[in-house]
Amino acid sequence: MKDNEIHAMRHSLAHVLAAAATRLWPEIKLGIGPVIENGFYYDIDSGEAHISEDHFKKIEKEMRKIINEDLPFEHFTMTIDEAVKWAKDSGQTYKLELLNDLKRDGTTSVSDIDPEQLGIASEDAALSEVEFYRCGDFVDLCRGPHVASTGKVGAFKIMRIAGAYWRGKEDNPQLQRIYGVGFETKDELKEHLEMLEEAKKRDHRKLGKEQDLFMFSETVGSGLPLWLEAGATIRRELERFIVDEEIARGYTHVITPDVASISLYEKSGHYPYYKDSMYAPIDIDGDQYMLRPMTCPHHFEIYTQKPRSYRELPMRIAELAKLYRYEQSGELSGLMRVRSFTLADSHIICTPDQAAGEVAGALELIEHIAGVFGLNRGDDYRYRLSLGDRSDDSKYFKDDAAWNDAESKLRTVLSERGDDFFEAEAEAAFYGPKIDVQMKNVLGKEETAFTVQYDFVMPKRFGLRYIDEHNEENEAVVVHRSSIGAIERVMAFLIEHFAGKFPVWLAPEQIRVLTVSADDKQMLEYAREIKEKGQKLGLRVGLDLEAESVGKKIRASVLDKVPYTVVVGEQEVDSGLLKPRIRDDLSVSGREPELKVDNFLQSVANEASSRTLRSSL
RNA sequence: GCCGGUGUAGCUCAGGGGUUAGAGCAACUGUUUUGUAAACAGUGGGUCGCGGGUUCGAAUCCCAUCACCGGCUCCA
Repeated sequence: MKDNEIHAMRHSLAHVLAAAATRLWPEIKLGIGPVIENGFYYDIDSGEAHISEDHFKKIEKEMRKIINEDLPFEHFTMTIDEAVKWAKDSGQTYKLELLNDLKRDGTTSVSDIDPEQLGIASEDAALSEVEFYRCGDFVDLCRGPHVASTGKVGAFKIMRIAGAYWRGKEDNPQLQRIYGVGFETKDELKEHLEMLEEAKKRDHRKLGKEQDLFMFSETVGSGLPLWLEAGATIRRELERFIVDEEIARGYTHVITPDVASISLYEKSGHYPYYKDSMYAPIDIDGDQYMLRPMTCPHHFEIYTQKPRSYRELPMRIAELAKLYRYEQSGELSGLMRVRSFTLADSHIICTPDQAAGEVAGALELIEHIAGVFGLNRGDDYRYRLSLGDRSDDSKYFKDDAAWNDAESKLRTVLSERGDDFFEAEAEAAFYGPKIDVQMKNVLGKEETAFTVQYDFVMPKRFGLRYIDEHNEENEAVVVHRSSIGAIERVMAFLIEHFAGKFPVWLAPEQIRVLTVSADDKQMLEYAREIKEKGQKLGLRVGLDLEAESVGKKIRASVLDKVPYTVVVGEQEVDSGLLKPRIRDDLSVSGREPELKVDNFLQSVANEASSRTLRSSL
């Protein structure tokens, strides 16, 4: 089936949902009901009806009734004035607002709404006519397209209900958004629901608990993760990896404090923009100090400590910086969104001519890192060119020429590298546009994982200048970038990406040695010896000496997702050979080779240091 | 912050205005000394998120609050 046919089915399902809800609760007012990935939603002001999950069965039943009636979707048009009258008469105040906007200002003022929802005859119509669809008694403002009749909408399920502000603005009333999924056949629907169940098993919050990676404590506070030994081990490996990689690429790694005087943020200009998402000031000796929400100003202070020559540029100041942001309570989510996190941050201070090359270099580093994790552009992540909104001075620094210049620079870098990307309005930082690496989590939800940002504001604010080859002073530009993003967030992605089965270099326990017997002294001693030898090679080796069956101990090791499990019994003690059991995802050959202890340990150590994703045994 | 939902043992979950709140796994103890995904038996473990109210009686009903989940808003 073609995409546009599926789209028409889902769009029609949204209308069936609205029609069903209107039959059940005639007094409700409708917002909009667009198609989304795998389904649709409809925003409804249910007034007294207070729709909740308990009503889903009732709604689905009514929708099925409408589908069985096989009502045709009939297209017709009205003049804009007739449409306004219709909205008034039927009490559809939200539709009325849209129509009034259309009538007054044309299409631009309603650009926050999907054009399909507006019933505009065409993109540049004179607005004399507005399109409608009728489906039985139910009439809705809509440009279509729809399927021929309600019998042709395919298989669906109502999934959830949530609040959503009218037209996405916090000051507007909140409507109830009813989400559904829709597919051509019941089998596809079933498959989709099963996929969601599978995805839940990889959820980083579930695996984090199962594998003792991290925890939260109500007493410590919301959004403040506590890293347990296993999780801390993984994160330490990640941090070593990224710091070493950056230093090799000419970054200057520094360490600066987690607090700073409030005057630093007043100087940077961050304070008015971000004070709502900063922790409240700490009063010390009459001065106010802030927990830092970003690293930029600290790094700029380092740059400006003395005059700089063009010979020193680009200066790539980098840090694993612990940051604190007072995110709204409802925005917190596992490790994806926390209030205390560590950003692999850097501020590249360079000449305007060097900026494009530095952006390209940062992207190259990002690509390299993604490659080490086995992440693919297209499947796992994509590039987003995030642009500013020139009309919104409260969120974006006013300097149209600088915005134009910066945006075209970033666009050029992406084009020259041949990278696919998409553009998004009003997603920039207040100081300039950025290239965001948008990573998909296990349920397909996207978050920014890494970012490269062009900054034309801070250099002025902080006086980031350099002496050029003609002995003249010039203003530098800044590229903010994060190579691996926030460690917490990238951990969340990696836990889900690997489904908890970390490659050898990251695995908290790389080898588990278990004994056949718990009493045989020689056997126990041999197992301990293997562990010590492994540790000398920098390996993380666990021991299971419990008085349990071999089968049970193997099972425990498999469930703990340990890459290599070796059994030690009389045979091994006598022969000096091991037959390591390789975790299923790592094994290339499917065989279980027999190796000398030292050879086995050395191979695993080599795998760890080369950060490979597969076993070489 | 807003809308909707959830909160019972370390974990997964059952129960539910009326004696002492259950199961499996985990933990612990004992027996077994085990050869590649679960030996057997027993023991301990819960202020039913926290606080208040209604009631003869609350884990169960009501209110408030905290945390988490799904969205919205936000995301330097």
